[in-house]
Amino acid sequence: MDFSDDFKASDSQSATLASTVFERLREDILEGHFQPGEKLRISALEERYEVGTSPIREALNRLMSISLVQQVDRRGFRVLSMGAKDLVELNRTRCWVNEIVIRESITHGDSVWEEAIVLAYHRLWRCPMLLPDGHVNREWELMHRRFHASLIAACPSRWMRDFHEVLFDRADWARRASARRIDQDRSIAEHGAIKDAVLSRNPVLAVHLLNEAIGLLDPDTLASTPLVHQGNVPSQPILQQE
Amino acid sequence: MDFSDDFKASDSQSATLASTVFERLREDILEGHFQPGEKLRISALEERYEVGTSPIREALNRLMSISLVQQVDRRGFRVLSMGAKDLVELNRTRCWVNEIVIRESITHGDSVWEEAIVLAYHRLWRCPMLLPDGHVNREWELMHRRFHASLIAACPSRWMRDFHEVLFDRADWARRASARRIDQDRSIAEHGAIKDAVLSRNPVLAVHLLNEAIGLLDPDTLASTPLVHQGNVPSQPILQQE
DNA sequence: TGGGGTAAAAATATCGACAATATTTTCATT
DNA sequence: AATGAAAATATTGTCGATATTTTTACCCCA
Repeated sequence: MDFSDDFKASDSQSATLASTVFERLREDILEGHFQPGEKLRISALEERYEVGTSPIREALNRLMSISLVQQVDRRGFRVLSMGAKDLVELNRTRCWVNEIVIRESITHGDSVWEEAIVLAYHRLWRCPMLLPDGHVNREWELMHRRFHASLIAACPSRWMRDFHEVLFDRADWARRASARRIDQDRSIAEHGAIKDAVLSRNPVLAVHLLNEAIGLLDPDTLASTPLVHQGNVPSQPILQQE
Repeated sequence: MDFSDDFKASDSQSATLASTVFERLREDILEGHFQPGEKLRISALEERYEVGTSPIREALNRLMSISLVQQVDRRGFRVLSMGAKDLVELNRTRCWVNEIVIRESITHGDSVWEEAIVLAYHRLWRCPMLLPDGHVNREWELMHRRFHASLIAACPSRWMRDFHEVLFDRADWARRASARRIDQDRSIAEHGAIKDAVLSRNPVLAVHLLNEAIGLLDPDTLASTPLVHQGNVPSQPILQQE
């Protein structure tokens, strides 16, 4: 699963019902239509998406791949819940993955990659974060996703890119669930700084800014969760110390 | 998905057919009964596992979670194939994940964790790697899995532990597919050294030994794939350099 | 009032059949 | 003989019904 699957759903020709439901259900969960921990009754979903049991079950099984739903045998499916501790672990994990994936991307990125970042940033910058009615702009969230995807697109490890995507989506969902709002101007500034750091091939600064955006450096969590690798990773990691 | 699910399958009471087929199919793929890239025909699987369409499809969908099978809409399921490039990426990824997960585990591990490692190592050490008939001992592979799981058990990030497990299984599968055999004595020595490094809380040595075991340091691959983070990660990763 | 067990209701898991779609084979044409 | 269209075959994807299990509701009795 990579970011390009934003388009898969629109291929109404070749897409199966299961794939369509998978996409819609994922959107709905990420959008907050279902509460964390909420039970997902098959019959209710059949009605909502107007398909039979098979596509629903198939979609639910696939959603387990990206850890959005949980299943217990003979006890059905639930939206994954998330406590405060889970959130801390998620953030710490994101920091590690970010670090690796950004470093790799910066190392391997070529000029095509750079241009894609510039473009993705422009689109994000141009897009208003809030709609006139005060709701979060769905389009902005897509552009946000795409921008972050563009940053790490040059990381050669598909494993890591996919993992990063799953974590990103999950964190976005958690933020939305907590109804935390972001300041538009500050967001633009932050993303611009990240873009510049990456384009100037400064992994240290880029990672720092990303982690800051993640919220790990917020005063509350900072005390309990030390920075990634801080003081632990030597320059020559193999057999030089101790 | 964590390592404890070795037991799930035996709960014949509460286990569904889908879960049972999932376990068996996973075993069969990892064991090499199906070739990489091989097409998995639903009807053939129905016959093999003596169940209907639904549990088979459900199991296949779940296997996508752990990247063992691939699906294309209306074109069915295939066992994931793996080229040489994929293998290199897998190994590099494993190194990164190992580093994080081992460091975390060593940092957070208590005496219960230590004792579990000692026990797991003893069981691995006691178990013959090859059966009298020359085939690889299924039991040994389980103990091997368990030993490596015990090393990282104290890593508090479930995300990372699960990811590590997926990568571990995949690498094991690749090794088996390439029909590469391991020398028993050398294996014992290597695992003993890893155990000692972890128990003496020496992350640098432990990571080095693990990466060596992964094969990243083999002469062939070493040339093309630099060591993890080598020279890239400063001791103070945030804002100190550049 | 409250606890335990039983029956009814609801929900999940599975099956077998059918429809939609890919793949292969056949066959005519150049 | 090679190419391409069209029928034949095989396979996937979906549905509606059924069996099995869990959950809920209820009643009886202490």
